[in-house]
Parts: sequence; structure tokens; C-alpha cells
Amino acid sequence: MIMVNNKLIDVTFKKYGLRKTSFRKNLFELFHNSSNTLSAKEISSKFSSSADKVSIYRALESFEKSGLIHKVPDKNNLLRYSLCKSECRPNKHAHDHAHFLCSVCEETFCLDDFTLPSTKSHNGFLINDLKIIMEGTCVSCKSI
Amino acid sequence: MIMVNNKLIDVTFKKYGLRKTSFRKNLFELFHNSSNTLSAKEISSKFSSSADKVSIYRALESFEKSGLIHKVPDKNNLLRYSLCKSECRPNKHAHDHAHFLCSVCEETFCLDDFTLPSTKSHNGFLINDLKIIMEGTCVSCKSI
DNA sequence: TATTAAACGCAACTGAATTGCGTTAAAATT
DNA sequence: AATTTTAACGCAATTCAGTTGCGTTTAATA
Repeated sequence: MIMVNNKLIDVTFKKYGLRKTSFRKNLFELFHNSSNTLSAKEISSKFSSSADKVSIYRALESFEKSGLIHKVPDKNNLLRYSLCKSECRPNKHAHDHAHFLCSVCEETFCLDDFTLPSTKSHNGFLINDLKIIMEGTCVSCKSI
Repeated sequence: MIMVNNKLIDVTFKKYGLRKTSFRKNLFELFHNSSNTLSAKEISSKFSSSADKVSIYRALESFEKSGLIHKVPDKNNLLRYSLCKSECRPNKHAHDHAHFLCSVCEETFCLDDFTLPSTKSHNGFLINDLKIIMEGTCVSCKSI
């Protein structure tokens, strides 16, 4: 099942200080092979068996804390994640891109080339983090 | 308990086609007197008694459908609402403002004067709705 | 005043996410 | 290589926001 080369797993897991259990290696691979974002439920359905949901949630939490994945918004208020860009660090995620929720297929996309305003304060409010969330019709659904 | 004048309630409820039950009048008043946003739990705690949570959820849904209130993002994935601006209509909400979540007091604020980009498409993605969500320290918490 | 339609309120339910805890397995140490 | 240590696993049980069903009440209306 491992399609991502082992070197990449070694390097990545070392970089992020993660233990190489078979489940977490598979989970990393799944993220690596997914073009868009994943929820716990979707992850669960992609593992044929023996992927306890608690393990999924704990792995996601651990991956997020280490800076390997990041949360993305979801229409139905689910926890949803995506691989981080290479610049991300455990305590400083650099996600200067917008997220797009398709109302047709319900998928969530990272629009990496839609850059965010870099405003640091507004009317006395100090801004640490700024997210842009769009809703509409994605490229694929548009052309159906 | 009714502090908002009755004329306003009459006018508003008529405008939005809402029934004037005592609970919904109180709920409207609560929104009207709140400077920032409200979750079902907060609403519940502000009514001394006899505000069944089901009634709260149904009233919120009804208020939202009529265009009186709108959903706002929440850090903990709760349903959270705020009064709409006067331009809003049942099927067309006009919330061209950003939302700010304070990491200190956990309150959510509508920044009415932070206007959003009016992009209608990006790389083939059709954008119907665009939200900006900021996190940081609000004016009050900053000066503590 | 009688009718009818929406809102209420209680109980029960759903489903995502979390907690506890004993067991297993990876990494570190000897 | 064998032992110790520590993180991850997996199962059951729990929490908590939000929803559904249904009989009752209350506001709008005819």
C-alpha cells in the first residue's frame, strides 16, 4: 500500500518528530496522494479496516501540532485537514492562501495562489491570523 | 424585560414575517442589546428560565431564514449569530464585512468597516460568497 | 369566537469528537 | 541483542451541540 517512497517518509517523519507506525505512515501517504482536504470520516472510509477513529483523531492532532497538516474550514463544521506547505513550522503555520468550499460536490480546496491581505491591525484590533473562505462552484462542477 | 420599544418590534417582525411570541420578542431584544455575536448556549444562559434549547435553535433558524440574523464563524465550531444589517433580505444577505475572533476573551466581532474583495471568480472557481475571518486580540483585551 | 397554522416544550436521538485505560509497538538505553 | 521507556493503539464509554418526533399551546385569521 505504501506508494510514497520510503525516503520521503523517513525525512518527513524525522523533520516533524513523528513516530513511524504503519498507521501513521499510511495516513501521511493518504494526505500526500490527496489533491484536496480530508475529514476524519473520509480518512476512515479510505482505510479498508482497522483504523480506529480515536487513532485517526489522535494522529491528526499530532500531525497538526508538529506542523505537517493544518485545519481547513468545512461547511458542516467537521474537522478537516490538508498537508502543510513546506514553509510551515510546528509553531508557525504559513498559510497565506484562501480556502474554497464547493456547494455542489462539497469538497474543500486550497487556492494556493490567492494571496491574503497582510493587514496587521484594524481599528485597534490586533490581527494575528487572517483566513479567507469562499463558497461557490469549483472548476469541475462548473463544467458538468 | 422588554427594553426595545414595541414599535420597533412590531415593525421588524412584520417586515420579516415573524410571529410575535413572547420568547421571540425577548430573543430579538437580546440580539438588539448585544454588541457582539451570540451562540445558542449564551442565549440560553441569558434567559433566567424556560427557554428550551429546541426553541432557541428553531427561533435562530427562523430568524436566519427571514434575514433578521446571520451566521458568524466561531472558533469552537458552534452555531453563532449576529443581527443583520438593514440591507439584508431573506434570500440575499449583504455581509460585506470581516469577522474577528478574539483569542483572549473568545468573543466574536463584526468589523463592519473592513470591506471584502469583490472577486467573482478565480482560476475557474466561481465565487458566490467570500468570508474573512481574523484572529487576534480585540481592542478591549489589548489594553488590559 | 372558532379555526388553522406556527411555535413551544419535553423526551429521545444522532453523530462528531473526547476521555480512560489496559495493551502493543517503536525508539532509546544498557 | 535484550531491556527499559515512552508514545501510539484500540476498545468501550462518555460528552456535547444540534436535530427529530409529537402532543400541546398560543398567535394570527377568517
